[in-house]
Amino acid sequence: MRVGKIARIGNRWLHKGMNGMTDSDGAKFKTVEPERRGQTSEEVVTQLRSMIHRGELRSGDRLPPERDLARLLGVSRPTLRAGIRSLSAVGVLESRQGAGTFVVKADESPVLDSSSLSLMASLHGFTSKEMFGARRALEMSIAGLAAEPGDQLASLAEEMAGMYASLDEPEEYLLHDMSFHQMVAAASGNRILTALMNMVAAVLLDARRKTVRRAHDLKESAEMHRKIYRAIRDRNPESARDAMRDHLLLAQKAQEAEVDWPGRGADQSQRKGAAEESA
Amino acid sequence: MRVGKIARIGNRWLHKGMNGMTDSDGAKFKTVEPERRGQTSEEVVTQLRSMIHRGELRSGDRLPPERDLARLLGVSRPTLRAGIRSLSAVGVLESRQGAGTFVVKADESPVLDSSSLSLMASLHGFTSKEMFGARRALEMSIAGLAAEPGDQLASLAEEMAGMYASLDEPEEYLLHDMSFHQMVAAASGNRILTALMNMVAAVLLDARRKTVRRAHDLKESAEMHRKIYRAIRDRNPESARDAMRDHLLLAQKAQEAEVDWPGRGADQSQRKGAAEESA
DNA sequence: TCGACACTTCTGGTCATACCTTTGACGGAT
DNA sequence: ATCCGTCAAAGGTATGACCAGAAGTGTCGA
Repeated sequence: MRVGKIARIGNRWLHKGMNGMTDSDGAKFKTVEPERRGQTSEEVVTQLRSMIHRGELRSGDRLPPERDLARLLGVSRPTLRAGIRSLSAVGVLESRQGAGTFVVKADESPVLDSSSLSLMASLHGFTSKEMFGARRALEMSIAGLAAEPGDQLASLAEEMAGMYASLDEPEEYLLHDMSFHQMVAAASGNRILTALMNMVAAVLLDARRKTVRRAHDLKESAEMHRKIYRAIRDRNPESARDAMRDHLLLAQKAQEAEVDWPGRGADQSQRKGAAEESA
Repeated sequence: MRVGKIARIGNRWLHKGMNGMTDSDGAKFKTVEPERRGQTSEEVVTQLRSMIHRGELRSGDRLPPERDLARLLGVSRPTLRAGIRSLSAVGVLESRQGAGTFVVKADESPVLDSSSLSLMASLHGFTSKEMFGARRALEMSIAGLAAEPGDQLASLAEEMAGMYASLDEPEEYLLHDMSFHQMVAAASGNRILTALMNMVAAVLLDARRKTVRRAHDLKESAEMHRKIYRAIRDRNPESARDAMRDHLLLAQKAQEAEVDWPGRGADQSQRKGAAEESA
């Protein structure tokens, strides 16, 4: 029936319209008192953060326009923008020019910004061993959880098929590879571990791209993934952990052999153009 | 006076001479290209991030004054400040009024901001089970690593003593408790896992405070810590993991019994004092 | 009547400028 | 030699204006 469709669309609009707060419910936003303990912009951050924790700001909500919100909070627009900027940097808010500022939507898997981890790696001189070690610890736990009774295996099997189908296309293989690990993480049922894994994996991703490009052992890699899949399918946590460990140890070995790690020389993050030195 | 885009771009180079900056500084910072389609402030972030990855900005370094740096990068001061703000929010830079802006120093254990995780918890409705599950996974791995041959046990033993000495002072016991886990993490030799653990633990800390306050089983808790310590001392990873798991499962049980989790009602992080009941 | 296009208006992004507050070092007074 | 006041430097905040992208609105033509 078209009732359903109309209702859904209407809901979206209603949602947007109602939560896009007009001046009428400005009572929600309390002006920051000139307590002046810390910096005013930090007080703005605290305000917004509290509103999120209290549930007054929900996923997908739109904040009032900056000019209005600044007036409501009793601060200037630059100060408000400083606060918004802070929360945007950690992935909680998102500003779009012309559209507004929104609380990041939550329907997708939560994402923790990995750039800070990447920067920490450079600043503290994190070793490849530590980075892979962290990933191994996370993914072994995840694999173990995924093997416990519960969820869907269909998407896992699907990615498996995709991997075998792209054994001669490293770039595409890598996509299925990543998806596979994402699916395992999703099957673990723990979104926090998933987010942390993504954080670490993102830092390692770029180097991995180079490794997989001239990889000759994709077959072997696919076999190991299948071993993981089977262990999960058979609900054998211990076996899943072992398989994941073996897989990641091999991946680490392959990567360390090819990449001149702890490379301070290259920007390891945010290299979007995957085809840079391939041509 | 309003002359449009071309004149504005020209302004960047034609304006005034670079007086006051040393040559070394001038060579380091390159102006951002105006042809970038992304946001200018993001370009600033990218610039600074690359300089850190390349090692041109090191831990503890001080950035040039905002007014000078803005000129060097060819952007306005507010735009530069937006970029600095982003990197400050993720814990990479730190600005002190009157002193300057510094790259965060690295001698101490790296810290990943936990406020984003805390906010994600509220936004996505993370359950207590997931949060504790993540911590358990992290700390079990850490305990296993710490039990492998290697490091110092002195500080661990020290914290053990402190715990037993403060069995009747919950607040102080908690401090030793936290220190103990930090020491175990340090002994694991993996600073990334340590940072991730701290992230999760920080979110759980506040609720834990309330739990430990009226705790009657501190003795039991201390015993479990000793079990962990012994396993690490005896270089028995499997035993260390088990002991850590048991300890955290008990802690979870105690905490879930007392705290009305997944409470959207309370601000779980950073409650320094003033924000809430200002009435 | 209906759809494509242009216009108006919001909204965030950037810029310039001015002033305040804090910091820290320099220099004079004790 | 020590202490303390002064002052320049540096970040923090405020104001106001304009730029650029997005969304909604209205008009015109098929």
